[in-house]
Amino acid sequence: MSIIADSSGARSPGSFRHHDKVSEISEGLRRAIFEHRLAPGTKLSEDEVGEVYGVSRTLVRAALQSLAHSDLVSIEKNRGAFIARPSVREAREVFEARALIEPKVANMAAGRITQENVLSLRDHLEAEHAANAAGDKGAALSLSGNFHLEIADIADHQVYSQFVRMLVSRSSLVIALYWKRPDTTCESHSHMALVSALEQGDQQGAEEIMLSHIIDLRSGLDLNQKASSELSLAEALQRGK
Amino acid sequence: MSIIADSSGARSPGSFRHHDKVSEISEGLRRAIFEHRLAPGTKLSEDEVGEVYGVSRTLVRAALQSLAHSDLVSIEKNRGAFIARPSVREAREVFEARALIEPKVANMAAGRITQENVLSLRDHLEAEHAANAAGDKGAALSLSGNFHLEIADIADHQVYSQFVRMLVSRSSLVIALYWKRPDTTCESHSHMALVSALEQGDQQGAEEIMLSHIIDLRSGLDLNQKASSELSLAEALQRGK
DNA sequence: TGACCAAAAAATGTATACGATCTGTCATTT
DNA sequence: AAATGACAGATCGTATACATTTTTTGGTCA
Repeated sequence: MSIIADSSGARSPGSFRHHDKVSEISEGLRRAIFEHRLAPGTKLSEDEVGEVYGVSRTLVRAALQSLAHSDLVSIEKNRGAFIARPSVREAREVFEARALIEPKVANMAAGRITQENVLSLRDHLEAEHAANAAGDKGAALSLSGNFHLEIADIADHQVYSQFVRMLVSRSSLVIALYWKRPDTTCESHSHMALVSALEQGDQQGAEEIMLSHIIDLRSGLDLNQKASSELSLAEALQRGK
Repeated sequence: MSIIADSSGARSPGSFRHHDKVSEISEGLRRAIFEHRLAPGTKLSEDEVGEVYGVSRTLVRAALQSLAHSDLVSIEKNRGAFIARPSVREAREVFEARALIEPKVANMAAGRITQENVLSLRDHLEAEHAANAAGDKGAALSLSGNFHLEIADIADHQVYSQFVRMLVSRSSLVIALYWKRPDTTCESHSHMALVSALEQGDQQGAEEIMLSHIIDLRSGLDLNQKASSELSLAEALQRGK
């Protein structure tokens, strides 16, 4: 399962060092989910994951429980852990919550953004553009999500930051399941507009752009499927060992 | 430490059965925190907790990690788990988030509340009143928090419900640390007004009442303390073994 | 008496062992 | 041939054992 273990050589210099093994595992899995290298419903065997990271089941279990708490994986008693498969209803709820919280966060971010932050965001946009140009879907998705997290960090509000982190993570799963046009990349047009508003300190504008961006994202989903179970079955068969 | 193990005989009939030992532990601890039987900063030794619940450290550890993820306890590497001690900043953030989310939740709840729900809420109010009258501070606090959770459940929105649960839990710690007048009970006046608005399906009204209630709650806190560390020391000495 | 260092005690970090539960297969029965 | 039941393999749930780190203790020296 080399899908899970990311090469992890391509990090920004001086990047975060994981002194903690279990967060190393959970972050690795989280990244894999972000980049759609792990599909919803995939089974995460404790032994298997443990072998990949060279640790015992104890630590893997802790990491899985952590992810379960963010609803990224679901743990079924005596059956094991699986990448979560958000229901249509949960998908709706996630985007509804994002539409409430993230505009507020963007507003706050516009109020305290620094020039350094702007540069960082512009770098981010450039990376997004490059990933899209290169057709690297996984990287593009991951960057797109991280863009929202970066704004939350700029807002400098730990609680909102935590919420946004949870919502963006789950959105990644929702997109994997319900995105309408598999080829279409999430256009980063509104991201650019957002950075402009932020840079000018236009709180109201940033808030509005973020709201319409979230609504836009949501409109790219097909949440009218009747039986998620049908898809579930098909998916399950497709990926059956 | 009989403080932790609640008698748990006084549950409503047909109440929730914990098939899961670790959630039994974490819920027990959570309740103890809710009712201020466990003060912020208290150390939660794995052995000690395990002995109380008659399980090994493995399960205790899982429960503590679960609570840590909700920021109810903080785990320090190689030092152990402690009941969290929210900073002034976090206290502000928690109530800011509540002021954003809970009014929205109240609005939704007003839109789909049933007669059964209303009766349940009224029961709740009565219990609150009784606890206040009896001077049972712990029960009153716990009930007051659960009132908000019950409204979130009525709104029937899992994501918001989860957020409210986290915020209310943390609020309990914030109140333990920063409440201005230790004797004053959180008056349940606004709770009554809230139930009335909900019952009438007055979404706008419920939303507004909830917002002012949250603001009111926040105004009962003293968040101007300079050094939380000073209080920390005092508290530590007071409770020092 | 007070500060400092060493050794012991206690608590946590991690791995492993064993029992319980689930899943799938295969033989047996109708 | 289909269905049922039992057995085997795999996986998870929990406890325990050992390693590592922290904290305390106790004694020595200034």
